[in-house]
Amino acid sequence: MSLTGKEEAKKRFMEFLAEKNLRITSQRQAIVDTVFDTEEHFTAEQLLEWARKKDPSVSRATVYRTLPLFTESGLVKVLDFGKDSKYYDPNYADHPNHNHIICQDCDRIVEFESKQIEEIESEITRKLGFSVASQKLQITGQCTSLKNKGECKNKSDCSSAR
Amino acid sequence: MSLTGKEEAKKRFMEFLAEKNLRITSQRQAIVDTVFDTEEHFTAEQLLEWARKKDPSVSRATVYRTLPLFTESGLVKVLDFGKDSKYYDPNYADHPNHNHIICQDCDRIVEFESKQIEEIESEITRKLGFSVASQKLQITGQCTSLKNKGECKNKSDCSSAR
DNA sequence: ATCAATGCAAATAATTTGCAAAAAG
DNA sequence: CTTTTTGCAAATTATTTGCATTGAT
Repeated sequence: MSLTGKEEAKKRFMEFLAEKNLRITSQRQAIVDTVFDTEEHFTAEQLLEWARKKDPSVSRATVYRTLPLFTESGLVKVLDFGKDSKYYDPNYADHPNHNHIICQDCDRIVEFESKQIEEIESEITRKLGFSVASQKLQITGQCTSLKNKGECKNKSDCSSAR
Repeated sequence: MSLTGKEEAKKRFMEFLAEKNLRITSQRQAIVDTVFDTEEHFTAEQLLEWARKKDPSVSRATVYRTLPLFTESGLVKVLDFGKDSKYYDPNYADHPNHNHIICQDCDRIVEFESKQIEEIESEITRKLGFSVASQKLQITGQCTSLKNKGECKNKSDCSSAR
């Protein structure tokens, strides 16, 4: 019996907490469950709202104190789409090197992977005297529908595909 | 007689202002000169400080109101290194698709370009139904000196190479 | 003259923090 | 018991904005 990606992520994060001798409080559990039960990108505020549905005692401070743990574990990464607040992406357990394309107009986000890019990256990085710890590639583009019709048919469609 | 990259950038930005019917005030001129006289990455606060050396009447508000013009022109891009404030990179006139490697430990930043990555990017992007408007690739890594000696010899060396 | 652009200082909003109380181990 | 973690509310800090004035065209 193998775990799904999300169960695996949850397990790995719990191990991460254990290694650092951090306690499993009910609030942390609710936050962890929330983070890995979704595949959506979220803001701190959204995470607070969602986690409170599982455990109303979760506070904003705890959410903000927990987020750095996720990023430190490498299971969640921060994305900067130039919006006011940061976005968090919980899909890195399954796809540790995935990238993003963002539509300039409708903000639709598509995730993709490329072994080829990964290889070139590590070659260049090595030549420059570094080794890769992590990478983040973000392409801003236009939907072809926008190019053709001048308007983006996906307006307000924020689904994330792979 | 051809312009240097920085002179070219300045010229292009002035044209950008003209196209938008924006006025060339002395403050804007000081800010533009400051931005394109450096190759360093800078924060809004640094830009304010530097621009004030050329024209002490430059205010923080004007700096913040001018920065979006630079990014809109495509001649400057915002970088997110996970620090408190945003960093701005004025080197895009010469190298419109350059990328960054950041050392995890000493924060040294190296810029690099790769035609090969650019090509793969546009191919993937096209297959996904988009066209590339811009891209941002950021690799976090470790200096080999860090890997070997456990310490980064470049500590506090923030030079930017290409 | 006209209207955009400015400086100032106040407002905003995301994130962080001090502290006393609560809960994990 | 001891130490970590919590919620609360106040603090912080980068960035934005309203407004009366200045300056470019």
